[in-house]
Amino acid sequence: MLSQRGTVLAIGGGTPRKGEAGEHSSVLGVKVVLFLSTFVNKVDRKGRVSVPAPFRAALAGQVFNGIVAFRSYRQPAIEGCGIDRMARLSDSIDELELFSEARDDLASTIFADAHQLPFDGEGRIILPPLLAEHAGITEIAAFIGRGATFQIWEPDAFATHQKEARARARANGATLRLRRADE
Amino acid sequence: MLSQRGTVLAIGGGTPRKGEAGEHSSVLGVKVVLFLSTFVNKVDRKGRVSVPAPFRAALAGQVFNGIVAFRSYRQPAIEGCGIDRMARLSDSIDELELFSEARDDLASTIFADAHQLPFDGEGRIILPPLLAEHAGITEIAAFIGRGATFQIWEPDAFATHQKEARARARANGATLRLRRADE
DNA sequence: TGAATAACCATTGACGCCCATAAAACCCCA
DNA sequence: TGGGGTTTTATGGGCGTCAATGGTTATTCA
Repeated sequence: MLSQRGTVLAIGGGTPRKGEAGEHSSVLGVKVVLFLSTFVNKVDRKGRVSVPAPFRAALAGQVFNGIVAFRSYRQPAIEGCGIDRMARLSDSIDELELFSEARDDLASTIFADAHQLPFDGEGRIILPPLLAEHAGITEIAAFIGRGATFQIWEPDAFATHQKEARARARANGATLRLRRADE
Repeated sequence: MLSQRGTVLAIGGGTPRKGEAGEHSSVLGVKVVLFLSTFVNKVDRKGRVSVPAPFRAALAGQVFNGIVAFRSYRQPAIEGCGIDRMARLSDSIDELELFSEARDDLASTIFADAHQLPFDGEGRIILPPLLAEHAGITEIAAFIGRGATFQIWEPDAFATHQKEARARARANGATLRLRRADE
C-alpha cells in the first residue's frame, strides 16, 4: 500500500510559489499526487488549454512532463492523471487473469485510448478532437480534482453531474470510513 | 496504532504563544490536530481573513501551508481542515472499486469542491466567492473548532444554529462513549 | 512546398508578497 | 498582583510577479 511506505504529498493547489511541492519526494518515498478543486479554463482556437498551475505543480517531477488523458467510459468526460498512475494501473491490470475478458476490456478501453499530452512552454496541452468531442468541450473546459486523478468536463455538463452526485451521495448516506493516519 | 507511538497533540486553542505546536511531530509520530474554541475575524475588501493563530499552529508542519475548505453539505457553512486529512481521504477513496459509482460520487462531491487556500505571510487566506456565498459571509467570519476539523460560519447564522443544536442534543439525550486511550 | 505542429514572445489581470500600524495578549518584575 | 515593556496578532494597503491567454514565427512531416 502506498501509505505504508511513508507517503509524501506533493500538493497541487494553493499556490506553490517557491517550489514547495515535490522536493522531498524522492527522499522519503512514494509521492502521492492530490488534485483538488475545480478550475475553468478557455480552449483557444488551436485547441490549447492551460492545465491549472496547481495541477501542474502536483505532476512536477514525473518522468513525462504532461498529462495522460483518456475517455471516461461512464461519463462524458476526460479522465486525466500523471504518467506515474498509468504505470500503477498497468500493474493492477497485470494482476488480472491473462486473456480474461475483463483484462482485455480494460486494456483496450484505457490504454489503447490513452493520449500523452505534453505541456508546452506555458503549461498548456492540446485537447485531441476525439477527447474533446466525447466530453462535448468546445470553448471552455473545467478541470475537476478527484484526489489521485482529475477529470476534464464541459462546465455545464459537470454542474449537472455534480448536482446528481451530491443528491445520490446524500441519499445513500455515502459515508466512508476515514483511514487512520497510520493505517 | 496512534497512541502506541506517542502521539503529540497540536492544540488549536488555548494560546500556543511560542510555537509550541508541531515541533515534535516529525520525531515522535503522528500529529493529531485539534481545533478548539471560536474566533471571529474580519473579512477585508480583498476577501482576506486571518485564520486564528491557534488554528494555524495546529496545522503547522503539514505539507501544504494553508487550509482546505469546501462547502458543507448539510449547513450554510464552510468545512475546513488540513491537507493531511484530505490525503487520507484520497487514500480511503482509492480503495474503492476503480470506476464505481460510489467512488465517482464521492470524488466529484468532495474533491471537486475542495479549495486549497494558502496562508499569506500574515496567516490569512482569501475566501473564494463560491464558498463565502454558500455560508452567507460578507464582512465577518466565525471560525468554529470541531476537533479534527473546523467550520467557518457567518456569526449570526452560527449563533442560531448552535442554539438549535443544543436544544436537539438535550431533547435527544445525546450521549457518547469515550474511546479508551489505547483503543 | 504546403499544412500542421511545436517553439517563442507579448499582454494583462489577479494575487502572492511585502511593509506598516494598532490593538491585544503575554511576560517579567517590582 | 498590578503595571509597564515586549511580542504577536489582526488588519490595511501597495507593488511586483506569475498564470492564463492570444498571437507570431520557426520547424517538421507529408
